[in-house]
Amino acid sequence: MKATIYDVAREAGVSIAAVSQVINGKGKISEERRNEIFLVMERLNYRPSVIAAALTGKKTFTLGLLVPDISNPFFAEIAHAVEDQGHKLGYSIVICSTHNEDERVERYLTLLQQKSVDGMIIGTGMDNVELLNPLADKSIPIVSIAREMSSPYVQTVHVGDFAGGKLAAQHLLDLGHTRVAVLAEHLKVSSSRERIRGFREALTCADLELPEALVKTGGFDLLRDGKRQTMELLQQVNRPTALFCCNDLLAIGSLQAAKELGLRVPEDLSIVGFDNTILASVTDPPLTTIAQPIEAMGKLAVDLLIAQLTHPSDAKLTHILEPELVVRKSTGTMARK
Amino acid sequence: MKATIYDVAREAGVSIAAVSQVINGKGKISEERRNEIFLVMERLNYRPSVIAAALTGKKTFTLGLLVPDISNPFFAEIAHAVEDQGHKLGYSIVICSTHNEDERVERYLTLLQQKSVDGMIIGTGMDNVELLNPLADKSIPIVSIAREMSSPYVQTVHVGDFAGGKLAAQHLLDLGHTRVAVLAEHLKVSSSRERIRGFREALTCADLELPEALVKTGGFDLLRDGKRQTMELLQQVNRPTALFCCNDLLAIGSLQAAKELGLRVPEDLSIVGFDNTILASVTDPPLTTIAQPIEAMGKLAVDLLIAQLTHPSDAKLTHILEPELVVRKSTGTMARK
DNA sequence: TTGAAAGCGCTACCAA
DNA sequence: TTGGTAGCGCTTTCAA
Repeated sequence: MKATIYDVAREAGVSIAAVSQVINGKGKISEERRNEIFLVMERLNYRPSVIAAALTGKKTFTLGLLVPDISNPFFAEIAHAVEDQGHKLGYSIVICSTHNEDERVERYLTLLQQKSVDGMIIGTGMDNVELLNPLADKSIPIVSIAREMSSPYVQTVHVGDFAGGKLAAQHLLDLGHTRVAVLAEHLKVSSSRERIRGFREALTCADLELPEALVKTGGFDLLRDGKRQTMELLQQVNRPTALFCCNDLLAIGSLQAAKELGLRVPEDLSIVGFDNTILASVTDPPLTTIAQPIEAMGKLAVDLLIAQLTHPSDAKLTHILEPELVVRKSTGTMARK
Repeated sequence: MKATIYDVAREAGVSIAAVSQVINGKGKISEERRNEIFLVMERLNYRPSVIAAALTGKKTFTLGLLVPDISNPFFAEIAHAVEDQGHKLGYSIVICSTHNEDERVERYLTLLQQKSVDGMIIGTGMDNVELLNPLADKSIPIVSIAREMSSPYVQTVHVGDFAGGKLAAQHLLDLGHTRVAVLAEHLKVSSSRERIRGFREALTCADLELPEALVKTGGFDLLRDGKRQTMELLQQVNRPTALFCCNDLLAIGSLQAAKELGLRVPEDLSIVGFDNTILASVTDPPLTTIAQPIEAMGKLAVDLLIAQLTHPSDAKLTHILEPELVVRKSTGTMARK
C-alpha cells in the first residue's frame, strides 16, 4: 500500500533508525549506506509521514489562518501573501472563514488545536479574547493580522488605521469638502473604530464636526449595507458631499447607491475607500482609497509567527505599517453648494 | 502541559480504553462512568489529538485544495464554497496556490500526501496527469474542479465551457456583431480551449469566421495580458467590434485598454466576460458575462470527494453544471460600421 | 462492562 | 557508525 520507514529499512537491509537519520540528515551514516537508502526510498516512492513525525514531538508544519470571509478580496489577498510566505518557509496553511461568528471562531480554535497546528494567524474579530487562553497554555503562538487584539500574548500586525483615517479626511478637506459622512462595518471591528477616530481627529483639527448621525454602521454584508446606508445618507436634506468608507466593499456599495440615485461621482459625491484591493482599481469610477500594504503584512505575520516558533521571545508586540493614500477618480473638488 | 488521554484516564480512575470509547461513542460504558469521564475531560480541558488518532488509521479530516492563485476572486469564491461545505461536514481545508507552475503542483501533491490529507480538490491546470498516479496508488481520492482532467481516476466538476462559449457568441450575434475577437489565458488551460471552441461553433453556425489572428492568448498575469492583447487587437485596421474574454479578469484588462484608447464600451466595443465573479458587477460599465455556479460547484466537489471517502465507488466521473448569460452594460447593439 | 496490550510510523537516546 | 528500543497519543482487539 503505502511504503513506511520499515519497508525502506527492510529493503535496504538496515535499521529504521538509520533510515530516520538519513531522512533528517542527522547522525552519522556512511556515504555509501546513505546513498543506498536514498535509492530505496526513491524506488519505493517513500514519503515520510508528517503525522507520525509530529506525534514524536516534531512540528506539523501547518499554520491556521482565521479570516471572516475568504471570498472578500481583502482577505483573499492576505491569504495569498500568507500562503506564499508560509510555503517558502515550509509551512502549509489551513484557512478558516469565521463569518465573524464568535461561535465559529471558537470551533476553529479548538479544531486547529486538535490538529496540532504550529501556530495561528488571526485576521478576524473576536469579542472574547479569553478564547485564546487555552492556546496560550499550550504555548501555541498567535499573530493577529489587520485587527488589534488586546491580549498580551498575541503579536499584532496591522496598518496604521488611525493614520489612514486622517489621510482620508485630509484628502477630502484639501478638496474643499466640509460636510462629510462615514460608513463603517460593525463597530466591534477595532480597525473601523480607529479609522473613524483618525478621520474625526483630522476634521476636528480643521474645526469641523462629525456628528454621530453622519456615521453609519452596519453588519457584515458589506456591499448591501454600504448601499443601504448610503441611500439613507444621501436622501437627507442637507446631504454630505463626501463619504469615507472604512473599506472598499462598502465604498462600492456607496458607488452603486449614488448611481441609483442619479448622482455623479465625484461631481456630486466624493467617495474614499480603504484597503486598496483589486476592486478599487476596477470600479466606475476607480476608487480613491487608503492602501494597506497587504503583501508586507502577510509576510510579516508569518515571519513573526515562525520566529516565535523557533525562539519563543517577548519581541515587540505590535507592528504597525504605514497606510498610503491612493488617489483615483472617485474624489473631486467641491465646486457648487 | 497539554492533557492526554492518559491524564483523563488517571483522573477518572479508568483505563484509557474506556476514555477512548467515550470519545468515540463506541463500546459499552455505563452511563455513570461515561458522565464521570466527560466531567474529567471538561475539567482538564482535554482535546483528543487528531494527529494521534490519524496514526491509528483514522482519517485526518483534512482536504487539500489546489488553485492557481487564491487572490484571484474566482478561486477565492471557489475556496469559500469548498471551505464552507467542508466545514459543515467536519473537514478542514489546506489551500495551496500553485501559480500554475507544474513544479509547485508536484511539490504540493507530495506535501499533502505526507500530511495524510483524506482527499484533494484540484482547481489548477496540470500538464502532467501522471503526477496523480502516486495518489491513486495510495487511493487518495481526487476531484478536479473548474478544469477538465483526463484521468480516469479523477472525478470532475465544471461548468459547461463549450455551452458557455456558445452563449457568449450567440449574445454578440444577437446584438449584430460580425467582427469579433477572443481573449484567452494560456491555452494549456482546458476550459479556455473549450470556451473558444463553443464560441467558434456558434459563429460558424451563423456563417461567420473566427480567424486565428483574432484569438489572442497570453500568460497568467490576466489583467495585464488582457490589456496588452486588447491594445493589439484594437489598433488593427479593421478592428473587432466585440470581444469575448475567457474570464472576468481578462475582460477588465480589455475594459482598461479600451478606456485608454478612448473607445466607449459598449458603444464602440462590446465585451463579454466569463465567471461572473464579484468583479463583474463593479466594473465600469458592469460586465456582461457568463456565470459559473461557483457555490454549487464547490459544494458538489466536496460532496463527491467525501462520498468517495466513505464508500469508494466508480460513480459518474464528470459533472457539468450549466453556465448562464448575465447581461449587464458592457455589451450593446452594433450601430454603425 | 472494563482493561491490558499490541500496534500506527517515526524520532531520539543509548549501547554496541 | 550502526541498531535496538522506548515512547508520542490514540484505537482496537481480546481477555477478564
